[in-house]
Amino acid sequence: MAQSDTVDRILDAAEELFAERGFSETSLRMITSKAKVNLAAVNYHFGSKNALIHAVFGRFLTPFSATLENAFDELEARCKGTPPTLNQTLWALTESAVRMPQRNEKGISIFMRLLGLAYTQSQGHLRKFLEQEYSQPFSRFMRLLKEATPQLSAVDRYWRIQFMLGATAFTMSSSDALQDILRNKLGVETTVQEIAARLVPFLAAGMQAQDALLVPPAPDKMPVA
Amino acid sequence: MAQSDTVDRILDAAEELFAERGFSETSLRMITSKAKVNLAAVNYHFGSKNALIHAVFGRFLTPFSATLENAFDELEARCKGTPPTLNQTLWALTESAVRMPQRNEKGISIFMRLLGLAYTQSQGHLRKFLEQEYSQPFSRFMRLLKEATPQLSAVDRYWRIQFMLGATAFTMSSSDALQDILRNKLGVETTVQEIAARLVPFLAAGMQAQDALLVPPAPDKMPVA
DNA sequence: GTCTGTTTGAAACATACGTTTGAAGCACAT
DNA sequence: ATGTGCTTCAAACGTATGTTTCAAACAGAC
Repeated sequence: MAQSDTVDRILDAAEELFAERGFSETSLRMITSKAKVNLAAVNYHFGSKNALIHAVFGRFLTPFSATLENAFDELEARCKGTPPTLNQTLWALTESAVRMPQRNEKGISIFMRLLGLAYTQSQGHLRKFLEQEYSQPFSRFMRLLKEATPQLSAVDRYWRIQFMLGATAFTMSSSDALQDILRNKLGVETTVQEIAARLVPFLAAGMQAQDALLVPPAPDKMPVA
Repeated sequence: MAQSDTVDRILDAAEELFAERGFSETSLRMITSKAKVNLAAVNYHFGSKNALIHAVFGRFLTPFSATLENAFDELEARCKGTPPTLNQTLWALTESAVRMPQRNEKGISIFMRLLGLAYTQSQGHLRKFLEQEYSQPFSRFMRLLKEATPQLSAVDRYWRIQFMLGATAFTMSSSDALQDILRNKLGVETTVQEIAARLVPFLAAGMQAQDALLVPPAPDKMPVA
């Protein structure tokens, strides 16, 4: 055939294995044997393991960032001048993520975990790649957040964005395991959409919490309320 | 001498390198050369690399869990019957962490990052070790959380605890990188104490947010506020 | 069919890893 | 001083990694 499916098989296998085990802990041999292709195929088609990692992210992130830009366009058009609220902005983001065409039922969960790993594992090349490649939708989201929380100082906002990112990446990345626990302990079924529906109010409330104290209280005098 | 300092030199070096680079990405040769000891010393004193990892955690976590139990004891004594509030519980935790005797100025920051990595990197042996060794203070913290948020359904509380854990683990696990960014972009210096002081109100507010909708709104009708 | 450019295949490459070995070094009690 | 128990050391072991090589297989154009 004119263009084999080797490339996609590698990407599928790599995406899943990276999400399960992390980047350093996943070898090219695991990937190629799961994908049922020759070991050399990775270096032939992608050039290196790092380039493969970039390709895995690119395959999801490029269409996603287009979807996200559209969602932001529509949101800003609907608001005509007045900046969108925090809830609207967060919903635009999560809706875009959830509505992405998914390769399989675990699609979004896998990718959230990959994003979390990208920030967590000290893969300098990945951070650099993501920041260079997708700086535009990222900055736009940041701008919307800033306009939606004008009461926050830049430093407060910076940290709270990290908190939001952490809560989201961590939860989504382990949502399979968490859903299992929940099903066994409380007998409840949960979808990714429902998790998002619980997450957004949590994030919005945290984001809009009263200003933090700049310094923790004296150790011998913890606040009583 | 009766007992050399080789063991501590290894632990110091390992702790720092693990925090900087992760577990898989740190080799025994990096550790022993930073500690200026022979390569074989790790396997001689600890048995294996995994056992070394456990020892690094044990050196901090064992005294910490004692400190934490005391803090909880004192808190419950001070509250005489009525359950401690959410803020009190969270503060007891962070205060215990911050007040731990630190080997160097980066002590607590390094350790927070290690804890984050423990959850993030899929190191099965580490998770198992931590859960077995420190289940008591963990369950106690969970019980306090439950008593401090009686208004939440079990399912809501479950998810929001995951959100808190995620925000904390993620932020702390990348706190070095985040502090760097902040220093370069806004010229601000930050201590772990300050991060904790910002994190606690965020978590408390999120935890006590109004009940989430059980189902997200129809995709074509995002909420306007 | 024959040529041409691309893709696959099995094997090897060099390097790095965690671990093991066995001799040497050392402090200390006898 | 001599033996003893622990510790250090240089060197090697076996295995796994990312990458390279080069011949074979393949598809499409002429």
